[in-house]
Amino acid sequence: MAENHVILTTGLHNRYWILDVQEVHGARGSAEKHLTITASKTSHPTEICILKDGWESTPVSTGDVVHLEGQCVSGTWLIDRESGFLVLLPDVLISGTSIASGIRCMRRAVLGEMFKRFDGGSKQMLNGTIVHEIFQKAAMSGDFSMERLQLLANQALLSPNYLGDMYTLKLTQEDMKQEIWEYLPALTDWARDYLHTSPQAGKKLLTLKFIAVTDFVDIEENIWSPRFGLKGKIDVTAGVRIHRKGRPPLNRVMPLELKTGKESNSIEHRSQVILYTLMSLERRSDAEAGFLLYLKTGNLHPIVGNHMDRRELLKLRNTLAHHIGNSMEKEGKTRMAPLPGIITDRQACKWCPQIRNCALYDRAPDYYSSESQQLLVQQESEHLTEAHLLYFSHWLLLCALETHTMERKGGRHNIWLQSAQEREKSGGCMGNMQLIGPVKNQSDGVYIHRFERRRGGEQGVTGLIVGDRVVVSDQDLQLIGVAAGYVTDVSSTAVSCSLDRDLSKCSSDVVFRLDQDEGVMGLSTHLVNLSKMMERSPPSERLRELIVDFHPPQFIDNLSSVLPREAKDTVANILKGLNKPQKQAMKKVLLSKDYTLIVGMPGTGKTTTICTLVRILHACGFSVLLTSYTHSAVDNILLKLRRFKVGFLRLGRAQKVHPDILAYTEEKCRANGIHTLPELENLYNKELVVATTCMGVKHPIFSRRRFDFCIVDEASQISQPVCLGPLFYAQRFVLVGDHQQLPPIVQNTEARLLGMDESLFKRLERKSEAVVQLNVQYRMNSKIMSLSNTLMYGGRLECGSERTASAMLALPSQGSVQRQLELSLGRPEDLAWVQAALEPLNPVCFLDTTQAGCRASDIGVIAPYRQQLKVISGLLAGPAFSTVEVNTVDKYQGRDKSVIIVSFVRSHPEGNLGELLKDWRRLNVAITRAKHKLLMVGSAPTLRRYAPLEKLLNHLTQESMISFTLPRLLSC
DNA sequence: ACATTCACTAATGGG
Repeated sequence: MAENHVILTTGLHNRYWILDVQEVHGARGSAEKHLTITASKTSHPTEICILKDGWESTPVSTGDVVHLEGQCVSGTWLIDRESGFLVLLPDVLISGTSIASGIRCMRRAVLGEMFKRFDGGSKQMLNGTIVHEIFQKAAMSGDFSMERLQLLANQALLSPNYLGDMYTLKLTQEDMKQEIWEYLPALTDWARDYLHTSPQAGKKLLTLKFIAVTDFVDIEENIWSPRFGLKGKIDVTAGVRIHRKGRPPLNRVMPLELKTGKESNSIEHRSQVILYTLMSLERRSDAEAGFLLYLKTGNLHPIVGNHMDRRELLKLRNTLAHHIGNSMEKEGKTRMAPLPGIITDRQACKWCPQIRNCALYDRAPDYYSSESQQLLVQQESEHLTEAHLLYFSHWLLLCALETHTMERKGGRHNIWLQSAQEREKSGGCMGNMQLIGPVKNQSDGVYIHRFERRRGGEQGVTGLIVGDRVVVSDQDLQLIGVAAGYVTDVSSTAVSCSLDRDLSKCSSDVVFRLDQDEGVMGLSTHLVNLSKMMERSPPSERLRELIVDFHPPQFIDNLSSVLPREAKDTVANILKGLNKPQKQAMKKVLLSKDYTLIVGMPGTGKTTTICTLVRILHACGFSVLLTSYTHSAVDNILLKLRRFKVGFLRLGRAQKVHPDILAYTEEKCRANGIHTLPELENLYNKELVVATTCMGVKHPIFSRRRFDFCIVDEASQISQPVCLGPLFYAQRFVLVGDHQQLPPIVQNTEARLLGMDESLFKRLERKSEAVVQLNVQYRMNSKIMSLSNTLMYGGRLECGSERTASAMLALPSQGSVQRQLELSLGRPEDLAWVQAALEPLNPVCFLDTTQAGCRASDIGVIAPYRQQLKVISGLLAGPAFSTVEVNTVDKYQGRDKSVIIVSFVRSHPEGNLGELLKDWRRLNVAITRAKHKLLMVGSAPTLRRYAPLEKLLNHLTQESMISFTLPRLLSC
């Protein structure tokens, strides 16, 4: 029986489940594979699929999902030399370039899918990208005149993206201009020879046919093909007229692939075109052929892909899909599956961008070694010890496990495997949409569209919110992934979004669906960081010593050598506002040669401390890279920092940045006039302080700039490989966090058990000499603080002042409420929150405090589960409670309120225990958010089954903080 | 047994 997440179907987009694989010998001893397959979850009825003539080598096994092309005659599919295709794991879409790279080295292609490299490329690559753009823009306007091309080239040379690339490659705009200029004549020549709308014109090709391009159907057409398991962007989709001797001319729509490099006409280039003809089948009838256009010479090569070419390329794709889709194997203990072997072609390895990963994989303990003696590959890992390799392989496995779970939950395949209606139920989709009104061309390649729900059909709420990345498709699977972009406005019946292409050409009766794009990034940043850590370079070597080998962090003895004389007074002044542990933290950081860990217990002023630290470092003339995992955490610090005279540059998408910080973003600064490379360099070097998220380290600035210090806030919540990202670019680092609060979220249970939720902060905490604790807090009164002290901090947490310790909730009209309650309830012992006790979800308990004079905005409601929050929010729908914030524990981390009401939800003394409440750290966060009053609601017998809550309840009982003998409600 | 943030991407060419 197929597992739940597997979706099976028949028809054009069929999906079969492999029940059995038999290797048999057919006629004349030739090998065959006979598959027993089914398109039904119940495994009935079954069909047979015979693989022969080379197809039998497809790495297919029981439990795989396949797509079949061809014919099924009385329950039997035949995939042989002449007909039929088998597409293994068809929902793993593989790009045309990936498959082409697999022709020479399959191992490289597999590694390329795992480790997206970011090395900034080369001058030739940048040139290629820019010349492509010039061609494409000229095509869109139908104008290939020299003036037009020069104008487009000049525009491109000023474009922000390319300027960033030039910065990385240390090129000048003049260098680039020269490079590009050389291509322009070939472009005009090509257009003169081939681009004709008149019936007679065209150019004779080697094949003795006249060819003319009559129109440009699409540019950068994006195709996701779940039929063939392919994806790709087609440079140019052209309407072509082929003149034939003695016969009427033939009109076809064909892919045109542009190349700016050598006119190699290589198998890789030709394969790319053949794959594009296959993908095009998702959109239109078979083109059968396409073109390679070499822009260096202007020569056009027709590429015809026959069944054999397509067959061989799809077999290559299947092998690739097999390795990507089965990255791990499980025999008792899970480990990484073997990769394709190492090739013997030294020349190919010499230039391979994956050679380090190739070598790491080969030597990783517990992985399969290729047993190849390839010297070039061996050299790549010589500098690493067993411990380093173990660290790498361990984390690679953890990431693979987690990726597996993430993909199973919400991959892009839901767009074509689930109907819009089904998808809407789980959120993140809006179907039954119609394109309304004109499409506005907002800027270069950004088009504003408005979609409205069609009459009839499902209405209701949408899972989309402003800022979400979305993919646009049609509901009939003709235009899967036709455009992508961001939601700019949303209501229950309409969505506006900025898309990467203009859809106004689509027929007006197309029914669209918008799917939230969870992204295919997976954990690629994690893997790239892990790989970089193994690099043969000084910064990587140093991080390996500190993080993998646990070399003791070093400190200097005396502040005087780091503090510049002229900064002393300023620093002393800044220090004045701090308490003792905070001052110690500052000193420790200044004395550190490697790293410092600042443990910020709840309410101890982490943000203030970081802000002060930055001010001090800035005053000393040190450069600082300020990061955290989330945009909001980064901006929190910046909002404080901007009040002092500390300048900074904020990197990151403006859409995600706090409005008050926008003025400091690169985007804003650039809009104020940056057109030349020197101007950009100046922007990048101007400020001592640069702030971004940990994931933002792909930015060009990091290809060249280095920092004296890197500060990572929320470090205890950041996954280890992500946290590594910014550390490569700084001399020393400071991690700020509290491992007694929430750890990084890991979905895969096995990965979590193997330690994936250990942050770098937690790992390094064992080096106690690097740790400084902020234990003086200004948030909770002493009673509330005592809970957490008992539970997690062993009494180390202290109140910062008598005012904090004794602060109580002020309720101006408490007396009158009390009297009312006495009248209505009669029994004096049932006062105040009795109603709430009987019905935990009843909002009356909030009503009490509101009427008693507490502002709604001072009240926060916390529950561990989203569903619970929806219920509570629903009950609090009235205007009086609109400012009561209802949120999850996770979302409340780092924040506080005067009154906090925690709902523990669960009430089932024998039911299954959820994972969430078992976490000590999540409970610790929940009970340390309140300043003056903490109300907890839950069923004690149920909760006692969770170890952390049992300890909490014991403490509460001891301190007489429980209000009922058969308690439903706990209070302090 | 359900908690969440980040992310523009597939292709750019060189032996």
